[in-house]
Amino acid sequence: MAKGYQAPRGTQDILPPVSGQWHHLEDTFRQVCERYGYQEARTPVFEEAALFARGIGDATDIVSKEMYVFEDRGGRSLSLRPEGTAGIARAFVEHKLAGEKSAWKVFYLISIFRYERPQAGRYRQAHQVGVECFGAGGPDVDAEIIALNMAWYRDLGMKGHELRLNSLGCPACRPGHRQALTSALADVAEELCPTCQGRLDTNPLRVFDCKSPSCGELVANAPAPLDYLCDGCRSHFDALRVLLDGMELPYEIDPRLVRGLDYYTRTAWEVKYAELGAQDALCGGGRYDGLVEQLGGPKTPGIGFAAGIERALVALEKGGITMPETGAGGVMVIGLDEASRQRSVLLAEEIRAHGLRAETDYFERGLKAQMKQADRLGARWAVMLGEEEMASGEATVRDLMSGDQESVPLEGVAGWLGERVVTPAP
RNA sequence: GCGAGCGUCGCCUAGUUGGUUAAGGCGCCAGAUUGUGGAUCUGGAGAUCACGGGUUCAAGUCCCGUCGCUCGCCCCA
Repeated sequence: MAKGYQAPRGTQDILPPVSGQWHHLEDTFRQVCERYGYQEARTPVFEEAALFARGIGDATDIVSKEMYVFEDRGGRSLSLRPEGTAGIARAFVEHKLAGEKSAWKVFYLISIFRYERPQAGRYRQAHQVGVECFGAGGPDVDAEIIALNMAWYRDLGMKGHELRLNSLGCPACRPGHRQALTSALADVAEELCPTCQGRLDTNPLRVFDCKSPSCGELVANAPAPLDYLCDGCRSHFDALRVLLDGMELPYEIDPRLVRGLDYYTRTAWEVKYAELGAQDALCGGGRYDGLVEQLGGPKTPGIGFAAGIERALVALEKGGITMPETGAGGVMVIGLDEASRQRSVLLAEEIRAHGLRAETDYFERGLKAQMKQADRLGARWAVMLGEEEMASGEATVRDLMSGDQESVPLEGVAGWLGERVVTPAP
Protein backbone atom coordinates (compact mmCIF):
# COMPACT_ATOMS: atom_id res chain seq x y z
CA MET A 1 0.00 0.00 0.00
CA ALA A 2 2.09 2.83 -1.20
CA LYS A 3 -0.86 5.07 -1.89
CA GLY A 4 -3.36 6.29 0.62
CA TYR A 5 -3.00 7.03 4.28
CA GLN A 6 -1.82 4.48 6.75
CA ALA A 7 -1.63 4.48 10.50
CA PRO A 8 1.84 5.73 11.45
CA ARG A 9 4.49 3.13 12.02
CA GLY A 10 4.23 1.40 15.34
CA THR A 11 0.63 2.47 15.91
CA GLN A 12 -2.49 0.41 15.49
CA ASP A 13 -6.21 0.79 15.04
CA ILE A 14 -8.16 -1.02 17.69
CA LEU A 15 -11.44 -1.82 16.01
CA PRO A 16 -14.41 -4.07 16.73
CA PRO A 17 -14.49 -6.84 17.66
CA VAL A 18 -11.01 -6.52 19.17
CA SER A 19 -11.95 -3.31 20.95
CA GLY A 20 -14.33 -5.46 22.97
CA GLN A 21 -11.39 -7.39 24.34
CA TRP A 22 -9.74 -4.15 25.34
CA HIS A 23 -12.87 -3.16 27.22
CA HIS A 24 -12.80 -6.44 29.02
CA LEU A 25 -9.21 -5.92 30.19
CA GLU A 26 -9.89 -2.34 31.14
CA ASP A 27 -13.12 -3.04 32.96
CA THR A 28 -11.52 -5.86 34.88
CA PHE A 29 -8.67 -3.58 35.85
CA ARG A 30 -11.01 -0.84 37.07
CA GLN A 31 -12.92 -3.33 39.16
CA VAL A 32 -9.77 -4.65 40.76
CA CYS A 33 -8.57 -1.14 41.53
CA GLU A 34 -11.91 -0.26 43.11
CA ARG A 35 -11.60 -3.21 45.45
CA TYR A 36 -8.23 -2.00 46.63
CA GLY A 37 -9.40 1.57 47.08
CA TYR A 38 -7.68 3.19 44.14
CA GLN A 39 -9.25 5.93 42.06
CA GLU A 40 -8.56 7.00 38.54
CA ALA A 41 -6.18 9.84 37.73
CA ARG A 42 -5.85 11.38 34.28
CA THR A 43 -2.89 13.51 33.45
CA PRO A 44 -1.84 15.16 30.18
CA VAL A 45 -0.62 13.09 27.28
CA PHE A 46 2.34 15.44 26.98
CA GLU A 47 4.46 17.12 29.61
CA GLU A 48 7.51 19.32 29.72
CA ALA A 49 10.28 17.19 28.34
CA ALA A 50 12.41 18.10 31.33
CA LEU A 51 10.02 16.32 33.67
CA PHE A 52 10.89 12.98 32.15
CA ALA A 53 14.60 13.71 31.93
CA ARG A 54 14.52 14.62 35.60
CA GLY A 55 12.22 11.89 36.82
CA ILE A 56 13.21 8.94 34.69
CA GLY A 57 16.86 9.82 34.32
CA ASP A 58 18.54 11.24 31.26
CA ALA A 59 20.95 8.34 30.96
CA THR A 60 18.11 5.89 30.40
CA ASP A 61 17.30 4.68 26.91
CA ILE A 62 13.81 6.04 27.21
CA VAL A 63 14.98 9.59 27.68
CA SER A 64 18.15 9.52 25.66
CA LYS A 65 16.76 8.04 22.47
CA GLU A 66 13.10 7.08 22.64
CA MET A 67 11.18 10.20 23.58
CA TYR A 68 8.78 11.95 21.25
CA VAL A 69 10.07 15.44 21.95
CA PHE A 70 8.71 18.45 20.12
CA GLU A 71 8.65 22.17 20.42
CA ASP A 72 5.27 23.84 20.53
CA ARG A 73 4.48 27.16 18.90
CA GLY A 74 5.47 28.94 22.06
CA GLY A 75 8.94 27.45 21.98
CA ARG A 76 8.35 25.07 24.89
CA SER A 77 10.05 21.72 24.79
CA LEU A 78 7.39 19.09 25.34
CA SER A 79 7.30 15.32 25.13
CA LEU A 80 4.60 12.74 24.67
CA ARG A 81 4.73 10.69 27.83
CA PRO A 82 6.94 7.61 27.53
CA GLU A 83 5.55 6.18 30.78
CA GLY A 84 2.99 7.03 33.40
CA THR A 85 4.65 7.55 36.74
CA ALA A 86 6.39 10.87 36.12
CA GLY A 87 3.19 12.67 35.18
CA ILE A 88 1.31 11.30 38.16
CA ALA A 89 4.15 12.27 40.47
CA ARG A 90 4.19 15.75 38.96
CA ALA A 91 0.46 16.11 39.60
CA PHE A 92 0.93 14.90 43.16
CA VAL A 93 3.53 17.58 43.78
CA GLU A 94 1.78 20.32 41.84
CA HIS A 95 -1.47 19.91 43.73
CA LYS A 96 0.30 19.57 47.08
CA LEU A 97 -1.39 16.30 47.89
CA ALA A 98 1.23 15.21 50.35
CA GLY A 99 0.15 15.02 53.94
CA GLU A 100 1.26 13.31 57.08
CA LYS A 101 -0.22 9.87 57.49
CA SER A 102 -2.08 10.04 54.24
CA ALA A 103 -1.77 7.90 51.19
CA TRP A 104 -2.74 9.00 47.70
CA LYS A 105 -3.84 5.96 45.74
CA VAL A 106 -4.55 6.28 42.05
CA PHE A 107 -4.76 4.15 38.95
CA TYR A 108 -4.60 5.05 35.29
CA LEU A 109 -5.15 3.73 31.79
CA ILE A 110 -2.97 5.49 29.28
CA SER A 111 -1.20 5.52 25.98
CA ILE A 112 2.56 5.78 26.12
CA PHE A 113 4.87 6.80 23.32
CA ARG A 114 8.35 5.62 22.59
CA TYR A 115 10.25 6.00 19.37
CA GLU A 116 11.51 2.45 18.85
CA ARG A 117 11.55 -0.12 16.09
CA PRO A 118 8.22 -1.90 16.28
CA GLN A 119 8.46 -5.58 17.05
CA ALA A 120 6.46 -8.38 18.52
CA GLY A 121 4.59 -6.84 21.46
CA ARG A 122 6.24 -3.47 21.00
CA TYR A 123 4.67 -0.35 19.60
CA ARG A 124 5.42 3.32 19.32
CA GLN A 125 2.08 4.07 20.84
CA ALA A 126 1.49 1.42 23.46
CA HIS A 127 -1.11 1.14 26.18
CA GLN A 128 -0.66 0.59 29.85
CA VAL A 129 -2.69 0.30 32.97
CA GLY A 130 -0.97 1.27 36.17
CA VAL A 131 -1.28 2.08 39.81
CA GLU A 132 0.62 4.43 42.09
CA CYS A 133 0.53 4.98 45.84
CA PHE A 134 2.23 8.00 47.40
CA GLY A 135 2.85 8.67 51.04
CA ALA A 136 3.16 5.21 52.54
CA GLY A 137 6.53 3.54 52.68
CA GLY A 138 5.92 0.28 54.48
CA PRO A 139 6.13 -3.22 53.04
CA ASP A 140 2.39 -3.63 53.57
CA VAL A 141 1.80 -1.24 50.69
CA ASP A 142 4.25 -3.17 48.54
CA ALA A 143 2.34 -6.34 49.25
CA GLU A 144 -0.99 -4.68 48.55
CA ILE A 145 0.07 -3.35 45.18
CA ILE A 146 1.69 -6.56 44.11
CA ALA A 147 -1.46 -8.38 45.16
CA LEU A 148 -3.54 -5.91 43.13
CA ASN A 149 -1.27 -6.47 40.19
CA MET A 150 -1.64 -10.23 40.39
CA ALA A 151 -5.37 -9.99 41.05
CA TRP A 152 -5.82 -8.36 37.68
CA TYR A 153 -4.12 -11.24 35.91
CA ARG A 154 -6.00 -13.73 38.02
CA ASP A 155 -9.36 -12.13 37.25
CA LEU A 156 -8.52 -12.17 33.56
CA GLY A 157 -7.91 -15.88 33.82
CA MET A 158 -4.25 -15.60 32.91
CA LYS A 159 -2.11 -18.65 33.41
CA GLY A 160 1.59 -19.30 33.15
CA HIS A 161 2.87 -15.89 34.18
CA GLU A 162 5.60 -15.54 36.76
CA LEU A 163 6.24 -12.94 39.41
CA ARG A 164 9.87 -11.96 39.89
CA LEU A 165 10.93 -10.04 42.95
CA ASN A 166 14.04 -8.18 44.00
CA SER A 167 15.24 -5.33 46.15
CA LEU A 168 17.49 -2.65 44.74
CA GLY A 169 18.38 -1.02 48.03
CA CYS A 170 18.25 2.63 48.89
CA PRO A 171 20.59 5.64 48.86
CA ALA A 172 22.11 4.30 52.05
CA CYS A 173 23.16 0.90 50.76
CA ARG A 174 23.44 1.45 47.05
CA PRO A 175 26.84 3.14 47.03
CA GLY A 176 28.37 0.21 48.86
CA HIS A 177 26.96 -2.23 46.37
CA ARG A 178 27.83 -0.12 43.42
CA GLN A 179 31.41 0.07 44.52
CA ALA A 180 31.64 -3.65 45.08
CA LEU A 181 30.06 -4.30 41.73
CA THR A 182 32.26 -1.91 39.80
CA SER A 183 35.42 -3.28 41.25
CA ALA A 184 34.29 -6.84 40.65
CA LEU A 185 33.41 -6.05 37.06
CA ALA A 186 36.54 -4.03 36.49
CA ASP A 187 38.54 -7.25 36.74
CA VAL A 188 36.63 -8.82 33.90
CA ALA A 189 35.84 -5.67 31.96
CA GLU A 190 37.53 -6.85 28.82
CA GLU A 191 35.40 -9.95 28.63
CA LEU A 192 32.15 -8.02 28.79
CA CYS A 193 30.25 -7.16 25.64
CA PRO A 194 30.86 -3.67 24.25
CA THR A 195 27.58 -2.24 25.50
CA CYS A 196 28.22 -3.54 28.98
CA GLN A 197 31.66 -2.02 28.99
CA GLY A 198 29.96 1.28 28.41
CA ARG A 199 27.54 0.58 31.23
CA LEU A 200 30.39 0.25 33.70
CA ASP A 201 30.65 4.01 33.77
CA THR A 202 27.06 5.08 33.36
CA ASN A 203 25.00 2.50 35.19
CA PRO A 204 26.78 -0.70 36.21
CA LEU A 205 23.54 -2.17 37.53
CA ARG A 206 22.33 -2.55 34.00
CA VAL A 207 24.95 -5.17 33.31
CA PHE A 208 22.61 -7.52 35.13
CA ASP A 209 20.12 -6.91 32.40
CA CYS A 210 22.38 -8.02 29.59
CA LYS A 211 21.14 -11.01 27.71
CA SER A 212 24.46 -11.93 26.15
CA PRO A 213 25.36 -15.35 27.53
CA SER A 214 28.94 -14.39 28.20
CA CYS A 215 27.97 -11.39 30.29
CA GLY A 216 25.43 -13.55 32.03
CA GLU A 217 28.10 -15.89 33.25
CA LEU A 218 30.38 -13.11 34.34
CA VAL A 219 27.62 -11.42 36.22
CA ALA A 220 26.31 -14.57 37.85
CA ASN A 221 28.93 -14.34 40.52
CA ALA A 222 29.04 -10.58 40.71
CA PRO A 223 27.75 -8.94 43.87
CA ALA A 224 23.98 -8.47 43.72
CA PRO A 225 22.16 -5.57 45.36
CA LEU A 226 20.40 -8.07 47.56
CA ASP A 227 23.66 -8.97 49.27
CA TYR A 228 24.39 -5.38 50.21
CA LEU A 229 21.07 -4.25 51.63
CA CYS A 230 21.24 -2.07 54.70
CA ASP A 231 19.28 -3.14 57.78
CA GLY A 232 16.29 -1.02 56.82
CA CYS A 233 16.06 -2.39 53.31
CA ARG A 234 16.68 -5.91 54.50
CA SER A 235 13.87 -5.90 57.02
CA HIS A 236 11.56 -4.18 54.53
CA PHE A 237 12.24 -6.92 52.02
CA ASP A 238 11.85 -9.70 54.57
CA ALA A 239 8.57 -8.25 55.80
CA LEU A 240 7.27 -8.06 52.26
CA ARG A 241 8.13 -11.69 51.70
CA VAL A 242 6.26 -12.71 54.83
CA LEU A 243 3.19 -10.88 53.60
CA LEU A 244 3.37 -12.35 50.10
CA ASP A 245 3.77 -15.80 51.56
CA GLY A 246 0.77 -15.15 53.79
CA MET A 247 -1.23 -14.14 50.73
CA GLU A 248 -0.05 -17.30 49.05
CA LEU A 249 1.24 -15.37 46.10
CA PRO A 250 4.00 -17.38 44.50
CA TYR A 251 7.06 -15.45 43.42
CA GLU A 252 10.65 -16.00 42.59
CA ILE A 253 13.53 -13.97 43.94
CA ASP A 254 15.54 -12.69 41.02
CA PRO A 255 18.73 -11.02 42.22
CA ARG A 256 19.44 -9.92 38.70
CA LEU A 257 16.17 -8.11 38.21
CA VAL A 258 16.99 -4.49 37.55
CA ARG A 259 14.65 -1.75 36.45
CA GLY A 260 15.33 0.44 33.48
CA LEU A 261 14.38 3.67 35.16
CA ASP A 262 16.49 5.55 37.64
CA TYR A 263 13.85 6.32 40.21
CA TYR A 264 13.39 2.87 41.66
CA THR A 265 14.44 2.02 45.22
CA ARG A 266 14.00 -1.06 47.34
CA THR A 267 11.25 -3.32 46.05
CA ALA A 268 11.25 -4.07 42.34
CA TRP A 269 9.15 -6.66 40.57
CA GLU A 270 8.29 -7.83 37.16
CA VAL A 271 5.77 -10.23 35.73
CA LYS A 272 7.04 -12.34 32.90
CA TYR A 273 5.34 -14.52 30.38
CA ALA A 274 7.90 -16.76 28.76
CA GLU A 275 6.08 -17.46 25.52
CA LEU A 276 5.96 -13.83 24.49
CA GLY A 277 9.40 -14.13 22.96
CA ALA A 278 11.84 -11.27 23.06
CA GLN A 279 9.36 -9.01 24.83
CA ASP A 280 8.35 -11.23 27.69
CA ALA A 281 7.70 -8.58 30.34
CA LEU A 282 4.01 -8.22 31.07
CA CYS A 283 4.55 -5.52 33.60
CA GLY A 284 7.10 -3.82 35.78
CA GLY A 285 6.78 -2.18 39.14
CA GLY A 286 8.71 -0.94 42.05
CA ARG A 287 9.18 1.49 44.87
CA TYR A 288 10.50 4.96 44.18
CA ASP A 289 10.94 6.70 47.47
CA GLY A 290 13.09 9.46 46.03
CA LEU A 291 11.02 10.50 43.06
CA VAL A 292 8.70 13.06 44.62
CA GLU A 293 11.57 14.85 46.27
CA GLN A 294 13.49 14.70 43.02
CA LEU A 295 10.63 16.55 41.38
CA GLY A 296 10.65 19.28 43.98
CA GLY A 297 8.07 17.91 46.38
CA PRO A 298 8.36 16.93 50.01
CA LYS A 299 10.18 13.73 50.82
CA THR A 300 7.49 11.16 50.09
CA PRO A 301 7.67 7.45 49.54
CA GLY A 302 5.96 6.03 46.49
CA ILE A 303 5.35 2.74 44.75
CA GLY A 304 3.59 1.59 41.63
CA PHE A 305 3.54 -0.56 38.56
CA ALA A 306 2.60 -0.36 34.93
CA ALA A 307 1.35 -3.26 32.85
CA GLY A 308 1.09 -3.45 29.10
CA ILE A 309 -2.35 -4.05 27.63
CA GLU A 310 -1.10 -5.34 24.29
CA ARG A 311 1.11 -7.89 25.98
CA ALA A 312 -1.59 -8.99 28.35
CA LEU A 313 -3.82 -9.61 25.34
CA VAL A 314 -1.18 -11.66 23.57
CA ALA A 315 -0.49 -13.65 26.71
CA LEU A 316 -4.19 -14.39 27.14
CA GLU A 317 -4.42 -15.41 23.52
CA LYS A 318 -1.42 -17.69 23.75
CA GLY A 319 -2.88 -19.21 26.87
CA GLY A 320 -6.11 -19.94 25.03
CA ILE A 321 -8.10 -17.75 27.38
CA THR A 322 -11.35 -16.71 25.78
CA MET A 323 -12.80 -13.34 26.50
CA PRO A 324 -16.50 -12.63 26.80
CA GLU A 325 -18.08 -11.60 23.53
CA THR A 326 -19.58 -8.20 23.38
CA GLY A 327 -22.32 -6.87 21.22
CA ALA A 328 -24.40 -10.04 21.16
CA GLY A 329 -27.98 -10.30 22.24
CA GLY A 330 -30.76 -7.87 21.61
CA VAL A 331 -33.48 -7.53 19.05
CA MET A 332 -33.69 -7.20 15.28
CA VAL A 333 -36.81 -5.31 14.33
CA ILE A 334 -37.82 -6.22 10.81
CA GLY A 335 -40.10 -4.21 8.56
CA LEU A 336 -41.24 -5.51 5.19
CA ASP A 337 -42.98 -2.68 3.42
CA GLU A 338 -43.09 1.08 3.58
CA ALA A 339 -45.52 1.28 6.51
CA SER A 340 -44.12 -1.52 8.64
CA ARG A 341 -40.60 -0.41 7.92
CA GLN A 342 -41.36 3.00 9.35
CA ARG A 343 -43.05 1.40 12.31
CA SER A 344 -40.01 -0.81 12.91
CA VAL A 345 -37.81 2.23 13.42
CA LEU A 346 -40.18 3.56 16.06
CA LEU A 347 -40.58 0.17 17.71
CA ALA A 348 -36.82 -0.26 17.91
CA GLU A 349 -36.63 3.03 19.75
CA GLU A 350 -39.29 1.83 22.21
CA ILE A 351 -37.40 -1.37 22.82
CA ARG A 352 -34.19 0.55 23.48
CA ALA A 353 -36.07 2.60 26.05
CA HIS A 354 -36.62 -0.69 27.85
CA GLY A 355 -32.90 -1.20 28.04
CA LEU A 356 -32.44 -3.69 25.23
CA ARG A 357 -30.31 -3.40 22.20
CA ALA A 358 -32.40 -3.05 19.08
CA GLU A 359 -31.49 -2.68 15.44
CA THR A 360 -33.28 -2.25 12.15
CA ASP A 361 -32.43 -2.82 8.52
CA TYR A 362 -31.05 0.15 6.60
CA PHE A 363 -31.12 -1.22 3.11
CA GLU A 364 -34.72 -2.15 2.32
CA ARG A 365 -33.82 -5.78 2.24
CA GLY A 366 -36.25 -8.65 2.17
CA LEU A 367 -37.31 -10.75 5.12
CA LYS A 368 -34.81 -13.44 4.49
CA ALA A 369 -31.90 -11.06 4.31
CA GLN A 370 -33.03 -9.31 7.45
CA MET A 371 -33.27 -12.61 9.31
CA LYS A 372 -29.78 -13.36 8.20
CA GLN A 373 -28.67 -10.02 9.49
CA ALA A 374 -30.37 -10.77 12.82
CA ASP A 375 -28.35 -13.93 13.02
CA ARG A 376 -25.15 -12.15 12.18
CA LEU A 377 -25.77 -9.56 14.86
CA GLY A 378 -26.23 -12.32 17.38
CA ALA A 379 -29.72 -11.05 18.13
CA ARG A 380 -31.84 -13.12 20.48
CA TRP A 381 -35.15 -11.98 19.08
CA ALA A 382 -36.54 -11.05 15.72
CA VAL A 383 -39.64 -8.89 15.69
CA MET A 384 -41.39 -9.04 12.33
CA LEU A 385 -43.74 -6.43 10.99
CA GLY A 386 -45.48 -6.77 7.65
CA GLU A 387 -48.86 -6.20 6.12
CA GLU A 388 -50.46 -8.89 8.28
CA GLU A 389 -49.03 -7.52 11.50
CA MET A 390 -49.95 -3.97 10.68
CA ALA A 391 -53.50 -5.10 9.96
CA SER A 392 -53.88 -7.27 13.04
CA GLY A 393 -51.95 -4.96 15.33
CA GLU A 394 -49.83 -7.87 16.54
CA ALA A 395 -46.15 -8.27 15.87
CA THR A 396 -44.64 -11.65 15.13
CA VAL A 397 -41.90 -12.25 17.67
CA ARG A 398 -39.44 -15.04 17.06
CA ASP A 399 -37.05 -16.46 19.61
CA LEU A 400 -33.97 -17.04 17.51
CA MET A 401 -32.54 -19.49 19.97
CA SER A 402 -35.49 -21.86 20.21
CA GLY A 403 -37.20 -20.99 16.97
CA ASP A 404 -40.51 -20.46 18.81
CA GLN A 405 -42.70 -17.76 17.42
CA GLU A 406 -45.72 -15.93 18.77
CA SER A 407 -47.87 -12.89 18.22
CA VAL A 408 -47.65 -9.99 20.63
CA PRO A 409 -49.78 -6.84 20.49
CA LEU A 410 -47.73 -4.06 18.95
CA GLU A 411 -48.16 -1.71 21.89
CA GLY A 412 -46.88 -4.31 24.31
CA VAL A 413 -43.90 -5.71 22.39
CA ALA A 414 -41.26 -3.53 24.00
CA GLY A 415 -42.48 -4.35 27.49
CA TRP A 416 -42.88 -8.03 26.62
CA LEU A 417 -39.27 -8.18 25.50
CA GLY A 418 -38.08 -6.08 28.40
CA GLU A 419 -39.44 -8.66 30.84
CA ARG A 420 -37.41 -11.43 29.31
CA VAL A 421 -33.78 -12.10 29.95
CA VAL A 422 -31.91 -11.40 26.79
CA THR A 423 -29.05 -13.72 26.11
CA PRO A 424 -27.09 -14.14 22.92
CA ALA A 425 -28.24 -16.68 20.40
CA PRO A 426 -25.81 -19.57 19.95
C1' G B 1 20.45 2.71 14.63
C1' C B 2 21.91 -2.64 12.75
C1' G B 3 20.46 -7.66 10.65
C1' A B 4 16.90 -11.23 8.29
C1' G B 5 12.25 -12.48 5.89
C1' C B 6 7.92 -10.91 3.51
C1' G B 7 4.21 -7.58 0.43
C1' U B 8 -1.30 -11.53 -4.98
C1' C B 9 -9.59 -9.52 -4.42
C1' G B 10 -12.12 -6.96 2.45
C1' C B 11 -9.36 -11.47 5.16
C1' C B 12 -6.25 -16.09 4.42
C1' U B 13 -3.72 -18.43 0.66
C1' A B 14 -2.29 -21.14 -4.67
C1' G B 15 0.32 -19.50 -8.59
C1' U B 16 4.83 -24.96 -11.79
C1' U B 17 12.07 -23.96 -14.76
C1' G B 18 9.18 -16.11 -16.57
C1' G B 19 4.56 -17.71 -21.68
C1' U B 20 -2.18 -16.83 -23.56
C1' U B 21 -8.91 -14.66 -19.85
C1' A B 22 -4.23 -14.55 -12.14
C1' A B 23 -7.04 -19.71 -9.04
C1' G B 24 -9.31 -21.34 -4.34
C1' G B 25 -11.27 -20.81 0.75
C1' C B 26 -13.65 -17.27 4.25
C1' G B 27 -16.59 -13.08 4.12
C1' C B 28 -20.15 -10.16 1.16
C1' C B 29 -24.63 -10.00 -2.39
C1' A B 30 -28.56 -12.84 -4.91
C1' G B 31 -31.33 -17.24 -5.83
C1' A B 32 -32.89 -22.59 -4.53
C1' U B 33 -41.91 -22.46 -3.45
C1' U B 34 -45.70 -17.40 -1.78
C1' G B 35 -43.17 -13.34 4.29
C1' U B 36 -38.62 -16.43 8.09
C1' G B 37 -32.10 -16.95 10.27
C1' G B 38 -27.98 -20.42 11.65
C1' A B 39 -26.85 -26.20 7.38
C1' U B 40 -26.29 -27.37 2.07
C1' C B 41 -26.23 -26.19 -3.18
C1' U B 42 -26.00 -22.65 -7.40
C1' G B 43 -24.73 -18.02 -9.34
C1' G B 44 -22.55 -12.99 -8.77
C1' A B 45 -19.63 -8.72 -7.42
C1' G B 46 -14.59 -7.89 -6.03
C1' A B 47 -7.23 -7.78 -7.75
C1' U B 48 -4.05 -1.65 -12.16
C1' C B 49 -0.44 -9.04 -8.42
C1' A B 50 2.69 -2.59 -2.52
C1' C B 51 4.92 1.50 -5.61
C1' G B 52 8.66 3.04 -9.34
C1' G B 53 12.30 1.61 -12.72
C1' G B 54 15.16 -2.25 -15.40
C1' U B 55 16.17 -7.13 -18.13
C1' U B 56 13.18 -9.87 -21.89
C1' C B 57 9.55 -11.21 -27.79
C1' A B 58 7.01 -12.02 -22.92
C1' A B 59 7.23 -10.85 -15.50
C1' G B 60 2.87 -11.90 -10.08
C1' U B 61 7.16 -14.84 -11.27
C1' C B 62 14.34 -12.34 -12.54
C1' C B 63 17.37 -7.54 -11.05
C1' C B 64 17.64 -2.53 -8.59
C1' G B 65 15.36 1.26 -5.71
C1' U B 66 11.39 3.22 -2.55
C1' C B 67 7.61 2.47 0.96
C1' G B 68 5.28 -0.77 4.27
C1' C B 69 4.81 -5.10 7.38
C1' U B 70 6.99 -8.99 10.35
C1' C B 71 10.90 -11.18 13.28
C1' G B 72 15.60 -10.61 15.76
C1' C B 73 19.68 -7.22 18.09
C1' C B 74 19.36 -3.00 21.50
C1' C B 75 15.82 -1.86 25.27
C1' C B 76 11.37 -2.28 27.42
C1' A B 77 5.15 -2.56 28.45
